[in-house]
Amino acid sequence: MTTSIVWFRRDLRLSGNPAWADATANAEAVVPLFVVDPRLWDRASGPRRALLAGHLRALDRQLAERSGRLHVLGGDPAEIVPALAESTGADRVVVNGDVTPFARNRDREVAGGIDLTVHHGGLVHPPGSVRTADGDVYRVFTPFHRSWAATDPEPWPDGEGGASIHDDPGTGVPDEPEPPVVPGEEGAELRLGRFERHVDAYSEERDRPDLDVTSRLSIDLKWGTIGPRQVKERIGTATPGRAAFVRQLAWRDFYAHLMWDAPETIDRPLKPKYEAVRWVEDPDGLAAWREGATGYPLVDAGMRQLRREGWMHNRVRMVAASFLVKDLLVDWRHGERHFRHHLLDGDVASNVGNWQWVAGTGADAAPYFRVFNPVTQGRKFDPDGDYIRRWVPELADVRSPAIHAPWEAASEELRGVVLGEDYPAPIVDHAEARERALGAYRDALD
DNA sequence: TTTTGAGTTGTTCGA
DNA sequence: GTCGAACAACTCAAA
Repeated sequence: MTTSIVWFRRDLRLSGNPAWADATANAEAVVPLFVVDPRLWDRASGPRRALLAGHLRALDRQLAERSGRLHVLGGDPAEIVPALAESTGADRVVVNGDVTPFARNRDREVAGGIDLTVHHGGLVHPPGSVRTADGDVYRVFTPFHRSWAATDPEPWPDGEGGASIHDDPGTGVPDEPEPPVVPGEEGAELRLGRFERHVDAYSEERDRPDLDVTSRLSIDLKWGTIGPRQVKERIGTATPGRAAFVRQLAWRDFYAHLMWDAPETIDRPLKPKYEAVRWVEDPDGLAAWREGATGYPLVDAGMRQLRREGWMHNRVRMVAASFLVKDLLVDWRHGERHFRHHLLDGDVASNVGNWQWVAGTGADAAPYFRVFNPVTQGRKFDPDGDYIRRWVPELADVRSPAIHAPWEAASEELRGVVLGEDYPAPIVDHAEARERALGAYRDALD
């Protein structure tokens, strides 16, 4: 009897999962496995753990409907996976790969002990497959996107074969509080269904954090409770809103391709000349940023939403990231780490790529002189101040536009809010901070 | 082979 | 109030 292990990592679904399809079609028996790796688990935020545990329980329930169970084992995969293969008589392990240096090292170690097949169900196109005419990795998004959209998806195993599924509950799913969002494929379907009501207006509304009309599918794509090909198929490109949304999926692939080709960019600027930027050591500024106490309401609203919800609207991510890097001149790696830790959708390749974009150090980066003005951004994209009001209740009675720059407001507009007591005074002057940042970047490039 | 045009997300300044 | 220019430098593809 042939037996395969399907080792789930961040592909916590059965449908549209090439590793699952491959194993169930080509072996007589399948052992579904998740390894709780302390190197990841011990560092994860509470909400991230709760979400992962919820996903695992959901996956286990799906497997139970097929008369099997998810084996959940804690420890080092390089020991656990070959040992489980030995004890179950499995001769093959099937997975979906990931592009981070950590994941690639881990998989290399495991592959030393057993036959490992790697699919790429977490991306539309496998990493490294979309290349320029010269065979180079794309460093500009638009040509990447053109090529990405024109490439036929590589065929991969689909559906579910008839293999029997091992029934051994192992050590069980870690006991965690209720997950912060509805977990599992069911949760992904719920979010996709909800988003389908907004997708046609996506081009017009996507930048409005006050409207809450984005998909939040980044969380599902991170954990693989839905795959990007499934999302792409469902949404299609029939309207400008749909095309704009599918284009966002290409960004995930773009940054994954980049990390695959240049893994060192996980903590090094893609453009080496930016190594010379002299970042500022500013523990107080960094702490104020993390806590949402910078005195800039849009930044603070976003940073508080991140801590409370494990999520932040994309427009606000850019503004908050720009504030740390440009206004405080703090090294982007500090911000990247904080986001990655708290975001339920925290994906290394996308997070690093986007932080490098903001910092101007990355591929197709924002020019360094493009500095977001947190007040202008607030007035433009949160016109009534509703988003700020939701997350910064101290300012709940302040009307727009005063709410976007309370330090400029007349005292009667502040409705009794005392700056520096009820809500922080701005920790930097944006105009001065902007000049300082431009100077620091110019110095680095000289 | 060389040249040329275009390229996610912005702001400020001066006319 | 609106508009265009300036703010760099490089990648990619088409001509």
